[in-house]
Amino acid sequence: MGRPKTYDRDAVIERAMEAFWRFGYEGAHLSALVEATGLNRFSLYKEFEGKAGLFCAALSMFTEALVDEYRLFLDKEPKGLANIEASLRSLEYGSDYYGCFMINTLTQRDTVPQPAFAQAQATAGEIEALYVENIRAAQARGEVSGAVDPEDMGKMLYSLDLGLHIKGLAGGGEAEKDTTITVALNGLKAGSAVKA
Amino acid sequence: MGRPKTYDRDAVIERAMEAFWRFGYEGAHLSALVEATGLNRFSLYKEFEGKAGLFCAALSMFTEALVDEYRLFLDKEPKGLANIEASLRSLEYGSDYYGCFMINTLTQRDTVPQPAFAQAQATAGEIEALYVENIRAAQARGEVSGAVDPEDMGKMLYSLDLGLHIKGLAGGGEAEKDTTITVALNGLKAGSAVKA
DNA sequence: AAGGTTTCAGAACGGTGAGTGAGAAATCTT
DNA sequence: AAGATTTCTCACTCACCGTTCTGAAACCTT
Repeated sequence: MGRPKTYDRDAVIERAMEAFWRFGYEGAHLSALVEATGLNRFSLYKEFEGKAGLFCAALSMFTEALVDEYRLFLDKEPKGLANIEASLRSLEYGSDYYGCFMINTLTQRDTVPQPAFAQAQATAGEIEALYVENIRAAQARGEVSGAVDPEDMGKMLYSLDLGLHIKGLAGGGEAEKDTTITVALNGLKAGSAVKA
Repeated sequence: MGRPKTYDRDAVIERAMEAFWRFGYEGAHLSALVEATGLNRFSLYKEFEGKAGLFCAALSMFTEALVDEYRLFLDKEPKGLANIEASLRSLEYGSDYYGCFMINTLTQRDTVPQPAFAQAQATAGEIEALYVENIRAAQARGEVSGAVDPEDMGKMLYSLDLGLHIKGLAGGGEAEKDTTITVALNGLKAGSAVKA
């Protein structure tokens, strides 16, 4: 079987993810990746076929974890506005001092490997769909006005979610996030009240 | 006076801005900047003191234009919800196929020159303040519920604004933006109706 | 027209980028 | 224990990074 690997693939990807997350694709130099992962260049190429491959692996790990986290809240039965509120409130902006890795990837359209960009887009679509599902359920249960296309309302809320991540970078604190969410959801609930 | 410059400073900055916008700070290589601006390396260093200085100049030009554009809508009298709606609807996501330069800068916290990052933060704060002002006026005129802190509501709407820019990257089209804005503003108006 | 000054064009600089190669080290098989 | 196989270490390639330098060119002053 030959000499055994001295590294744990997932741990390597996780460290690489941190570096790419923080410095971006071009900004994360190979020397930094080697140091961060503890992986030698040879094995890095054998395992990931270079920097681009490592980035894709890192993004995949991130997006899978991200979707899982969203599903934790948004797949919960019964679906409805409470799920969305819980999901929004669970966001910890302190943990993305360097932004959200998915969003960062989207903003690096032409420097990041193309498959990675496509995956970031796909992930955003996936999460958005979870929002829409819950709005649809919320409408069915009369939590929000039925006058609005659930697709549109879900997209609006996901836009807000994305915006909150940027606001974190722009200097907004944790408290700000809470009031923002409250204001947004109160609007929706009020809209429903009017309708009813 | 010596040999006259063959370049227009503002035009150079604008071309550089496009390159930085699209490729990011690390991704915009000096050779690309030289080619894009048409400026020779010597003059580039004389005029901007290197890549970092050029980036800062580019971001300054961008943020000034950005704030001006927001002011065009949000400083209009009488202030109120209509200003915000007009401002939001004016956003052209087609024009930021590579995102918003300010937002992109925020997501490059550790690769971009520090003064540039600080300026991006400051600009976001400035625009947010414009939102808040208009919400305050809207409340005074009874357009939205007075029960909510205008600060909070303004911040919420600006978060939405930021989020729309990311959604543009994630694949959302122009039509999507319109419905998103409609949904969000209807929520606010409905909230006010309930209160009244 | 000559001298001074500034920009221009492009080569040169040290450093480092991503990617590769060659031999030593560590395990498995037999 | 010896051979086969795989990873590890680390020096190496080559191209290009941001930056600087050099001399020619273009303007002003006098």
